[in-house]
Amino acid sequence: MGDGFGATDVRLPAYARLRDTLTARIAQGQWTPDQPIPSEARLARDFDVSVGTVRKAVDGLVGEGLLERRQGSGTFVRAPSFNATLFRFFPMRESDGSPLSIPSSQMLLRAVVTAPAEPAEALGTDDVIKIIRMRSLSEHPVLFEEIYIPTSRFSGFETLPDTAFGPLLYPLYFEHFGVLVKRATDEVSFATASDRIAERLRIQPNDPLAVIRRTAFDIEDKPVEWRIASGSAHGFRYRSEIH
Amino acid sequence: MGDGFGATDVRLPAYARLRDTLTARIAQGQWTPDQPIPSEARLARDFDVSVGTVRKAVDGLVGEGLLERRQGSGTFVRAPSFNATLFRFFPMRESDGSPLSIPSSQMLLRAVVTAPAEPAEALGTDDVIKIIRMRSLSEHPVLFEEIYIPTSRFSGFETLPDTAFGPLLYPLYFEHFGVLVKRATDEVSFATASDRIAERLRIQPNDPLAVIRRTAFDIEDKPVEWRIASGSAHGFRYRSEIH
DNA sequence: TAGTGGTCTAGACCACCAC
DNA sequence: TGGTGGTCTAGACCACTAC
Repeated sequence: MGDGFGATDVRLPAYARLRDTLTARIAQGQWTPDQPIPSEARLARDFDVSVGTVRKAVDGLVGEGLLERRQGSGTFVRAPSFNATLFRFFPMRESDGSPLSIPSSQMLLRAVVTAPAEPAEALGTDDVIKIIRMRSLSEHPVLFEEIYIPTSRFSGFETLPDTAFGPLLYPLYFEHFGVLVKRATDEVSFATASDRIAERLRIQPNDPLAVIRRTAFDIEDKPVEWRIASGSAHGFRYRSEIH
Repeated sequence: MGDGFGATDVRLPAYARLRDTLTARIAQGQWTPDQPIPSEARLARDFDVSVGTVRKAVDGLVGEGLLERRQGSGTFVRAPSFNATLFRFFPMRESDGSPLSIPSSQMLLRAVVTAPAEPAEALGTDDVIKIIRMRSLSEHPVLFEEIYIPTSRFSGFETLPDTAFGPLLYPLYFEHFGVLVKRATDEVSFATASDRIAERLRIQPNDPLAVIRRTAFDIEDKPVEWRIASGSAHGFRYRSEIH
């Protein structure tokens, strides 16, 4: 104790402990994206390490996308950048080439339930909140989503006022529950539409369906959300980068 | 000139120039994965920079996956790690749970052609070699592939002896043409099988088809391959990581 | 034990940005 | 102009690996 790092593993190198400490502060919302975090020289003094060590810690967080350097201005917390990832699934323009309007979300259900097998396994608990959403582009329904989040991390989610919800959930997870989604794994597969989903998507039963299962993880790599999204296979397209 | 860096932009920082020089040597196959590259201290002497600068250059290449550090042993060129990425598309086990045998490839065509619109646009040229392959698991055909590579990078590919080909193309690209695939973008969509493809895949015409379009890039981020792969949508599953 | 990468320091000067 | 990050140096000591 008394080393300024807080509850980090003393066996770790100084830069790793500082990185974890900074991560915790970012996750707690201690710094906001519009203000620079303390300068490297300041952090070096505060934590009693050299500037080089601060740089190495900050480098790691910049690499993870949590921080952003602006030469001459300072280092800033990056606003969660998951904004554009959900509608990667579908064409961004109409068939006539005109750009689509902004996607919208309609929440159909929020309830505390016992999770089915798949989300329970992914999340490591069956004590969850279930969310059902319809997502639309230009008034046209394109995605039907079932989302499961652990009550342990999202206590009170089901009673949030409707006005708290925008089109995206991840910013809300962060602002209301301090849960920062850092990475996710997607699995794309093929199925045919059930009567219930066909009706929601305004397609025919047994029409071809694209299905995306996603597990999302927080900055500590703990699973915080499992979702399954279905949309018509026609016009569906999923982009991904391989390194 | 005379600074030991070769033809790198003198306006770049020293670590970036060193990184580019090392990249070129790796791409030329000057170092092999079984031998360590020169030590950091040695590189610092050779290029007349400090060890810290060498570390920053090497850090970048380790981050890109081109190099690998082994404490106490040295820093090594990483063997291209695309080996496992191609058959991510399909289940790795039979429906009874038993693991599948090793995937195999059958080359059906190699020819110099004028590229169709899609590959021509992706590659920036219509002067290409076309390859058609069938890929199978346990004697069962699962993927039909059309591949286009620019003749400018793969001169003589169409006349390579059949014995030069293993199940994977990327190692061959590297060994015979010095082309190292570093990243790729995939696009997954769904379609229905044409008569020709249905016959190859032993499914019915108009059966649902999963289609993956891939553009692969080398270490200098130039497109070096475009391919379109089709397989039955049933049992198809595509995994991807989002960061 | 010698050599390697891993960590860390305490400076230096430069380029950029806001005031 | 002052403060920020960007680059770079020349060391130090430690942990690990191979011989």
